Amino acid sequence: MANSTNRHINVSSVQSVDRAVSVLEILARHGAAGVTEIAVELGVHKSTAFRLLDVLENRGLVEQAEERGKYQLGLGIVRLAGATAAQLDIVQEGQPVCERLAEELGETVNIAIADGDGAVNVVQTIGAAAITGYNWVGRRTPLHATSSGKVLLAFMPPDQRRNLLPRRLPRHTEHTLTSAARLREELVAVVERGYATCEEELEVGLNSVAAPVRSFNGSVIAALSVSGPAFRLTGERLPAVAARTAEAADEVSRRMGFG
Amino acid sequence: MANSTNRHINVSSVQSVDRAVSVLEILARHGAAGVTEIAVELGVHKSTAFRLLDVLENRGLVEQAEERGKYQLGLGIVRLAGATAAQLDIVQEGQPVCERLAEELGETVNIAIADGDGAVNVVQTIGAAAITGYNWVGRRTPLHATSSGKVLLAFMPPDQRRNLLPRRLPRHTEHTLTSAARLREELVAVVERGYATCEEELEVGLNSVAAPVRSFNGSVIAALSVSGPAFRLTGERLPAVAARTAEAADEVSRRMGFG
DNA sequence: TCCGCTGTTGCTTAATGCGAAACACAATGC
DNA sequence: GCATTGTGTTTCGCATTAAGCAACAGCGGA
Repeated sequence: MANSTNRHINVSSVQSVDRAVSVLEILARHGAAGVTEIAVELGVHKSTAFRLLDVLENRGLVEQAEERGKYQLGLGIVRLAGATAAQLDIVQEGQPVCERLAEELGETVNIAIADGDGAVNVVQTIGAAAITGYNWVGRRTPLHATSSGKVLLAFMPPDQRRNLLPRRLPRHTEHTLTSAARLREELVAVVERGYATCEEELEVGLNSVAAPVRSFNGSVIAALSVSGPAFRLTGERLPAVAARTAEAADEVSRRMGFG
Repeated sequence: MANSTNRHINVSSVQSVDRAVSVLEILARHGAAGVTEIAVELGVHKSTAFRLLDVLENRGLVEQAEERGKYQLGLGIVRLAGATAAQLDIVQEGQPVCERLAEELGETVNIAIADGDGAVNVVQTIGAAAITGYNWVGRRTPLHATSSGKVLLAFMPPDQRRNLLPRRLPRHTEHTLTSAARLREELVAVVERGYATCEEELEVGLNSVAAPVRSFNGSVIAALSVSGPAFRLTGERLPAVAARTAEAADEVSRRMGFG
């Protein structure tokens, strides 16, 4: 090793590459930086930093900014990320988390995404305690009468939400919120709390809780929900279950690159 | 050099890093790959490929897939891209292209993005021939009565578009398309041709052409438009101008990571 | 059980990538 | 005007480093 200071136990074998990645991270943090600046931060010689930047530039991961001698992250990174995002599927990332939660709670866990004026379940795992094994995957549910839907509505851009909510909302049970104004009030609370609940508003005897799943850019892309029979998933149990639901949703968000 | 075959003139100095980038690109192409597969494609020994993957994995740029022994691009890439995207501003990338086009055509060139039920101009350069130096930047324009707006509508997800188009559209001049049905027909043509036109539909005596700007993932994120007085930017000149407009828009798209 | 296939890990060697110093080019100060 | 100090860039010789080999370890299927 060149200099004495071997910071944190260096497990990685290929130092060159390791440093190159550091260069990328430095650029990500600083936005743009010069050779010398990077060399100092890496603790290596200018020439070393330069060579690294040179390779990264030739490969398009880094490019020179307007100002001569300033480097910044390049399009190559974006292109790579495009390929990553494709396989960074909510289904793939969410499935294992849902399974764990379903096992822990014994209830059914779903992940739903917004699709026009409805929500579509794209992941479902059925907990051990679930009586009926009804398959909700692919099923469209109304946004105003489900906990997932409320989450999606609550974190939606206002413009978009406005277009999705007619003044009177279709009734499904006698608990369904049918007034847009009334629903809007609840959505404010949903953002506040970080989760939504639904008590027999879609089907009699069916309760649920949902929390938002975020993408790497912070936008809410899905809702993770736990649902079960009202007699077991009682109103008073909901807050406690909501906490676990939110944790799971955060875990999926992390896997999607958020935070 | 290890083996005799030094493929293409290797300018890059740090081979390790160069190969590491190749690994990333291979993973981007294949989606997921094993050590051996990558080693073969790189033309190096298994152990070499493994060590490269090891570093990249430790730094989060690569992660192991479900199936043991399969590697894929990781969240680190997405995080880096997030930092890139921040500075990958449409304004920054679009400005120089617009300036060139404005100089070439002598007309005013704008880039607009969708914002709810309107379009907002975020870049503007005024051509030499432009009489009036009116500033449109930040100004909101109706989607149905501008060429930019038509482009944005035309390439928008159908659900979203439906919510933005009431049956009757506000009239601005006697050429304004006020029927949603009629507009929809035109939008089909816009997608077909790859550009939209607008002849005195917003203001009398003002014509324009617009083409879509795409982001790295292919989605249309903005519209680049050329506008000028009807007596100079005549209806018959529009197709020719449209071609140049589309080229410029493509150039911006490329800068945003598309293609 | 064996074989073939993975990915993983020491070890040895020389190729590689490193650091020092020299160079080129700009911008600043005197 | 020139010198000075700051960039980024290039060259070159030395020894660190990373490649290749080969043996090991898991796994799955024949």
